[in-house]
Amino acid sequence: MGASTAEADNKASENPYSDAELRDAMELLFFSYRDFIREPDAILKEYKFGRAHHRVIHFVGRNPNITVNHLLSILKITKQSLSRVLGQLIRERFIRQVEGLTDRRQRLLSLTQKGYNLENKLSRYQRKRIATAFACAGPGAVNGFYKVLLYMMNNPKEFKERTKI
Amino acid sequence: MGASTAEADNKASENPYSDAELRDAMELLFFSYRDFIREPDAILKEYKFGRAHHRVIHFVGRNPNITVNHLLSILKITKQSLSRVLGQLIRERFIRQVEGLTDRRQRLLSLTQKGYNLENKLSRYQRKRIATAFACAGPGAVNGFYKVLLYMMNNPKEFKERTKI
DNA sequence: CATATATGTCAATAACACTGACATATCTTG
DNA sequence: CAAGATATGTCAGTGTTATTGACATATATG
Repeated sequence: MGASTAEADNKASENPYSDAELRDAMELLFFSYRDFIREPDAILKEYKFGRAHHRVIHFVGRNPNITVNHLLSILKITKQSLSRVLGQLIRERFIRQVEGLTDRRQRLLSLTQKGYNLENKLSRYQRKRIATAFACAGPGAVNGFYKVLLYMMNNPKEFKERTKI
Repeated sequence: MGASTAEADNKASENPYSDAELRDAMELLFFSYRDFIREPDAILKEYKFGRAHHRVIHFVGRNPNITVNHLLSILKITKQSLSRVLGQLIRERFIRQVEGLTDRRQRLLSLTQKGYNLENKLSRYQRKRIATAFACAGPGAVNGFYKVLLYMMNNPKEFKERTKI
């Protein structure tokens, strides 16, 4: 056996992609994601925030008046984890809460102007990075990028219909 | 201003992709990466390991006899951070160290059979996920996926030439 | 009214990362 | 060979993000 161990469950006759090729793709995801989050992480440090704050700011920014529950379902973390991060962002006035109109138990979350400014600052490098990659790779490649990553999601509708709260 | 704040530095005339589209891509990366790491994370928990252990096992598996320094440069973490994780993996015999042949200061890292088995188990779901996504998306899309993610890296050669230690 | 839901909070724990300092062995170079 | 650089390891302290479990409050719904 030896080297064959790692390739144990992929027979070339059944699958067009070898395990080595699939591991290539795994690495590419790791490398690109690692580089993708470097710049915002550095900015967040100045605010004594972390990546979790960025994620909250992003999704609240894109879904104004999002409920806490919906935010939890997107991030897939526990409410205790969210609580600390969200609490900080609210206390420091990056995010505001308003009582739900139809359901007064809800605390609808939105970015303040200060929050929008930070979101813009944080995502600037990432948008630039993606814009450059898209421009270099060309429209066909962008299409393939979307297609593959969508198929990689457990529930692609979560992306496609994510604005429908 | 108001809504325009978030779109402040992207004039459609200069760039074919709007900020909203670029933020879509950001989210897609987040969602696909989030789902991509779920299954191995669950397996790792049984071993009382974390994602960091997986990363080490993966890169040692793909680069037999890798040096500690090279591993650090791939992961871009501090040696103190690596130390804890690597120490556990060596103590529990998932990874073995051998003295460098030409440079006896080096501790060359390789997976043991036990390590290979765990790597295989951990990556099975991820390989399956990628294989399925590739098959559904088609070869052209796979090409685009590679192209865009490579352009997103700070140093694409790190991926292309990563086997050359 | 009873129950479910939305949110919040307290406490303990763990994984993962950091900085800074220092130690040892070995290689390289003047 | 002596001096400095390099490869690795380790100790101590700190911080962020996440977990589980338990419990509390307000509101909605049947």
